[in-house]
Amino acid sequence: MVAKGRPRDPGVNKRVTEAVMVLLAEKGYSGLRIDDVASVSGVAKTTIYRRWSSLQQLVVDTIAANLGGRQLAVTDDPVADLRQVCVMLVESIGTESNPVLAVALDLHRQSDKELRTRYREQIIDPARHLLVDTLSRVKGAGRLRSTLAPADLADMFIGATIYRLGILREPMTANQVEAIVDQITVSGSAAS
Amino acid sequence: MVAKGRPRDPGVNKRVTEAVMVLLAEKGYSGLRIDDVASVSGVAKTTIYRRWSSLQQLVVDTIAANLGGRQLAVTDDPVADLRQVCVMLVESIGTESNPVLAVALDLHRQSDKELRTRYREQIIDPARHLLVDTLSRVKGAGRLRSTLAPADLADMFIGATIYRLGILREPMTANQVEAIVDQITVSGSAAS
Amino acid sequence: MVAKGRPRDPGVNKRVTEAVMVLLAEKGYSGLRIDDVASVSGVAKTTIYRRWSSLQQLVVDTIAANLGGRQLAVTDDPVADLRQVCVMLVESIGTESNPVLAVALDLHRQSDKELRTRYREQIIDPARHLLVDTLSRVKGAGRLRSTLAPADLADMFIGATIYRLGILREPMTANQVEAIVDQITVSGSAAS
Amino acid sequence: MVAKGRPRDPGVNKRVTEAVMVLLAEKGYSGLRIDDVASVSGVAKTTIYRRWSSLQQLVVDTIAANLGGRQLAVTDDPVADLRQVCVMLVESIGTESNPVLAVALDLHRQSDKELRTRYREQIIDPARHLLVDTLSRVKGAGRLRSTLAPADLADMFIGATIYRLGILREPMTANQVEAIVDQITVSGSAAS
DNA sequence: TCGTAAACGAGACGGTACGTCTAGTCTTTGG
DNA sequence: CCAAAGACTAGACGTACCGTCTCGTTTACGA
Repeated sequence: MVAKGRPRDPGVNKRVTEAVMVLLAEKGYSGLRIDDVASVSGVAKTTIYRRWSSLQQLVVDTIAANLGGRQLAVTDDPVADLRQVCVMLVESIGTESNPVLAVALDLHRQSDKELRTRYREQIIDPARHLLVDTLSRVKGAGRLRSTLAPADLADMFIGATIYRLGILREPMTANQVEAIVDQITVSGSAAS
Repeated sequence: MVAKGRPRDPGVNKRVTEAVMVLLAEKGYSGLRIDDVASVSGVAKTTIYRRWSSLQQLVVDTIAANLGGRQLAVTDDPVADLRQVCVMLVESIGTESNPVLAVALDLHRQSDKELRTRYREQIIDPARHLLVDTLSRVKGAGRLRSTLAPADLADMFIGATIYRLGILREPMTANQVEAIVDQITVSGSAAS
Repeated sequence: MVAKGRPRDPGVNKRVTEAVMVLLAEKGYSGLRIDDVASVSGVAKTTIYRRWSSLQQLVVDTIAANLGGRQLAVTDDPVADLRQVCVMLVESIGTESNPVLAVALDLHRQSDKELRTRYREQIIDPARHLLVDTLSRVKGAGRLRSTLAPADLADMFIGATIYRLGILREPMTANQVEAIVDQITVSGSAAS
Repeated sequence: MVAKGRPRDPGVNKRVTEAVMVLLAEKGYSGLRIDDVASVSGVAKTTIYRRWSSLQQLVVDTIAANLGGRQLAVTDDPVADLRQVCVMLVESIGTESNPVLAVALDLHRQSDKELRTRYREQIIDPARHLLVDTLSRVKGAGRLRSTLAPADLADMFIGATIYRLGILREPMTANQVEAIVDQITVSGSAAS
């Protein structure tokens, strides 16, 4: 089947998501208004709603599109990798203007299950799986001290970070990350 | 100094907070409407706004007032106490109709710093301190395996719970709680 | 220039003004509520406020739109015409349910100058000019006894009517109107 | 029977009415707020409402109390007296900050008949009767040209003034007053 | 080249809730 | 019983923002 009618302007998505990023940085997630998105992007509200079913969908997509290369180089030392992954996670959550956390927390209100699923699949799971995988590799190398499942460990780390930054509004220091990683893993390459 | 003018009707606070509790149970936090609170409580909206500067303030106060006896009996066995505290925390966060989490997550949007402070002092900190204290007692008894600070451990546990229940929307099973406690503590009374 | 965007629903003005007329007849001007207008007309309050900046603006427009054919047939006898105009004016002011007077008096409170101008141009002046013109024709026919300017005479007549009906709340009888007209004009056709 | 309890503070009435006058001058009738009256006068709202049943009652009383010596010296020349009375009436209505007219117009909205009666008896009628009496004296002196009843003439004059100043918002010039008096009366002392 | 079909821009519209304002009443303490 | 102070009721107001709708206009493709 051939596409009929005027094709979608490929520039629209770009202009809109860029406007969203700008506005998120400027006014934060709770200050984001669909009319502002429309006027800043120069794209009509109708057009926006043709592509995204709600403001939240738009934000989720925008964030997902701007996450980009979370993949890290895998080295020989899984513990070092773990350290790196943890630092990166804290950073990606911690930026004040970073809307990832705000959106995550806000979505809780939402009854729209599909939207939550989408958010989880596109934004949460990639990061979570990265951590779980890394932990598994640590375990595979016999350097995981904890007997807890990698998934549980991952949730504890991510959860602690979210709690600290999002709810307590206190920083997650490099020292703390270090201590946690040390706690979880066996230092050196001492396996037995 | 003597109080002048008509004293505030002490029944108002009670009627209003009760109405809030009822409505939260019925329709949840996102379905809470100030006009409903007014009509259900029989208190004029003006009066409500005289005492609480916003709907959120009201909810925070209501929840704080209804938390009540979170204190648990302290036994000889700090590890057993810890277990109990953890279970209770998971329950208090996990109840579907429980608005504590919803409010916590929603407050993130709010720029009102005073409100967040209030929420933290009245609702978050009591629970958090309870866990920190219990962990400290475990440590004092020489039964803490982890070398992490009790506060960090507490944040990890609470954070994991919030993350699981609030964001991943997956249950925090009794087994998982058990495993975490086991991981953190030295089993038995193998202290000396 | 081409009209852009969704055109204003022409039915809205009609539905709203009709609702206003109904409500004015039912509850009078002081009982008119914007929410009632919205619900009776089936037009959203927001939409009403998009077209009229206040309830009063709406009422002024509504009345102006419903004044309709105040023009009377012009006969050969200007004195007879004058008599007819005077009777009509008294009636149009005097009807109990007629909001013209109520609005006129209420507008006095209003500091909104533009609104008063509008009221005057759309509602007051047409009636006033009709009377002034008729008096001028009487004068032109040499049948005006009074040496006062037609405009002053008109103001005296209209003012007396408003004062009687609106402030004294006493009727303006046909006899009184008759007497006034007789006083002002030269009876018979004793012109030449 | 002896008066029981605390006697009414005689200063209250004075302080309140003075505050009303000040506020009327400052913000006009439509800007008059009962709470402002209370705070400016230093008299509690409760006390005000014990003495006046409504804000409007208070204003009516205040105005009545501040009208003062409208009585004019009666001379030998009734036409000169009439002239003087007319000028005075125009002035008393015309002052921009003068609330007499504003109140009169506002009372129209009010369904409270007793209040309207009071306003009429205390404020309107004195002025009206003064004009009617003066016109009667002119008539008694055989110098009334018009055959209209003095009451009707009075209403026309007062009505015209109100209409001009209150609704048309145009001045009533000395020339116009002069012309009207000339029209009504026989100049000189030519009686026959 | 012309018709068709969908995308797009612009703005009107419906609806829901919010927080505010203000008149008049009620409830205390104190004189 | 009066006065002061201020809490309280009741009802309306105008605003904000979302997501939908209704046009006129534009852009591609196919007949």
